[in-house]
Amino acid sequence: MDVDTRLLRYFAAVAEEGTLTGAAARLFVSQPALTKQMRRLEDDLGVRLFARSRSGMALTDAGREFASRVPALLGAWDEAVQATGRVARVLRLGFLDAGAVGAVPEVIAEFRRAQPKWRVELRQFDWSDPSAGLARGEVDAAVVRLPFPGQGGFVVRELFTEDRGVLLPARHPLANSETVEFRELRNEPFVAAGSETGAWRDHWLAAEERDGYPVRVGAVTSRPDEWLSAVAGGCVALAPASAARFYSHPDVVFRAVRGVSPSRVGLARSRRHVHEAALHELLQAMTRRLSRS
Amino acid sequence: MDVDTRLLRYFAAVAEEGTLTGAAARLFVSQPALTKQMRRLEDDLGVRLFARSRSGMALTDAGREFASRVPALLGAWDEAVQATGRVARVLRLGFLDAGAVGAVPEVIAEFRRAQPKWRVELRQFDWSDPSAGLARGEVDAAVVRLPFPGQGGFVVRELFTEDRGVLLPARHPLANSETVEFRELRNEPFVAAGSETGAWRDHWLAAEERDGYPVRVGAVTSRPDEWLSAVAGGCVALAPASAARFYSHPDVVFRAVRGVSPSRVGLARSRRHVHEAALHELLQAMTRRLSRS
DNA sequence: CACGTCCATGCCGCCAGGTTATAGAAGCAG
DNA sequence: CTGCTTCTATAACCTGGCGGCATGGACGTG
Repeated sequence: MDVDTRLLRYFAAVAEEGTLTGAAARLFVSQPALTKQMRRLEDDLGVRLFARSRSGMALTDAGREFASRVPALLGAWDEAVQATGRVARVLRLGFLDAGAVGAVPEVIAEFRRAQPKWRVELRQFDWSDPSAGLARGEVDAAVVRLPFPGQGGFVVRELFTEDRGVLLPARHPLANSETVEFRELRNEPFVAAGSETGAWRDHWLAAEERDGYPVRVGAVTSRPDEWLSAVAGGCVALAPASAARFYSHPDVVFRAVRGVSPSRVGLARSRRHVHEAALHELLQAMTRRLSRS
Repeated sequence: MDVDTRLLRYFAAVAEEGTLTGAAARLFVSQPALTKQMRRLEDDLGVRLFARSRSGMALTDAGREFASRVPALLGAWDEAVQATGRVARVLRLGFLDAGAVGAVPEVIAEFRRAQPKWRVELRQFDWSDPSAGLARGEVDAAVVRLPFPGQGGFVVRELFTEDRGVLLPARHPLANSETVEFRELRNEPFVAAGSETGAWRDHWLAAEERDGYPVRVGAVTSRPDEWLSAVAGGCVALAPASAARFYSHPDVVFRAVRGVSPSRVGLARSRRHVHEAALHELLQAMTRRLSRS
């Protein structure tokens, strides 16, 4: 009988939540997907795990037994991944955009000098996961934009802040000004991240700075190229200052904005002490690099 | 990071075997499939697990670390499945053909009387797995035809024997005789099981009774309906006497055969003592039923 | 009686994982 | 040196599983 960890995570969520609908929302999948998965799990085991009712999914005795073992299974898997990485001396580092990592190659080079036996493996993630792979255990640490959903579950060290500006279509009237007031942008259609990113999405729509003015969402994207295209197509989007250096598009311009808080960049890692020494050294390398620039 | 148990089993096989080609043969999958899977595993972990060379795949240090943990992971998973079945009082029973199970409903009914709290879940398997799901952990016990590949890994109790006869096309010359000598069949094209079933396939081709005459394989099938069609199409196939009762086809006849050993039917279960009491009772029910008929 | 809130089902599109065929590299025998 | 063998890697293709959307059905509630 084959099963994968995703199915176990699904099951754990449904068991805790008590409803498919609720678990689906938490896992960012559709409710029918969970219906099917839970049924498949029951079929494979040959055991009814849930008692269905209009009010939700209640665990049966067998379901409780199974549920009591799932965390250990997932934990052991995670443990195995960590241990393997430790032996291989590989540090998986997630990031969302080049700007957040700052001078990536220099930081890595600095780190290599301090920890010649370790290797850093960089992984870029799109905006469907603001934790840059940390939430799914795909990386050991991640350079993230704060705040991000689920942040409380991790150890976060703030690295630096960076002003936020705006990307505008080149022929937009405001493109002529050197600096834009945020309130001038409030009625523009914004490019937003997927709704599964919650507070993170709101932060990049500057929900806090709107004084109650409703958001107009002009497009939803999760990748830089789509993002730029959407702006070229007439939307606007807040962006960190570094975006002006790392991304460019002929029909898109970057302008400073007054009236929005800066973007905070941090290094996040799991609460469990994984790769302690190496991570410490990485942090050192980053801060040394920052203090120099 | 999501992974499934199949991938872990693949990895374990490659690690033990030392070559993809060898492991592929053992797992009955193609070698390119393993190439891709092992690479994916390495990519997901961000770690080189194997040192490749023309002579095979050697584990790296990290690979050894990972390999040392895989058996425990698979074991814990198996354990969880068992425990859940124990609480739910479900006994998963595999079988290949109705004849082997004998009078299924009666045995089940008898079992229910003795163990009213337990439920038997029957699962039929095709001939691609002569262990009827036991090898893959899909069932707790299985009614099998002996001998079957991998039999040594299980506890097997022989239940009864049954004469083997032959299925012939209705218009085959030998169909006129009441009884056929096996040597008259030696040059006929036989229907065979897939080559992955090894000795089991040979047994149903009566390899031992051929005195060295080579086998002519006329068709390869893994399911009863294809099997009958192949016979209707001009092949012949050995079959247990009960097949005459449970399977029928207008253009196929069953005839007794002299000169082949009978088929032995047994109950097989895992070496680890799972569902001890219930299995004991099931065995009782079967033997009671057998002694009565 | 209409509405909200669950879970279940049907249909569709996509991708992971499998297969076969073939290429490439390297040892080994003659 | 050449041809044979034995590995792994790559390419092209096919299929089934999984997820998404839309909808249905059951049932409690205002």
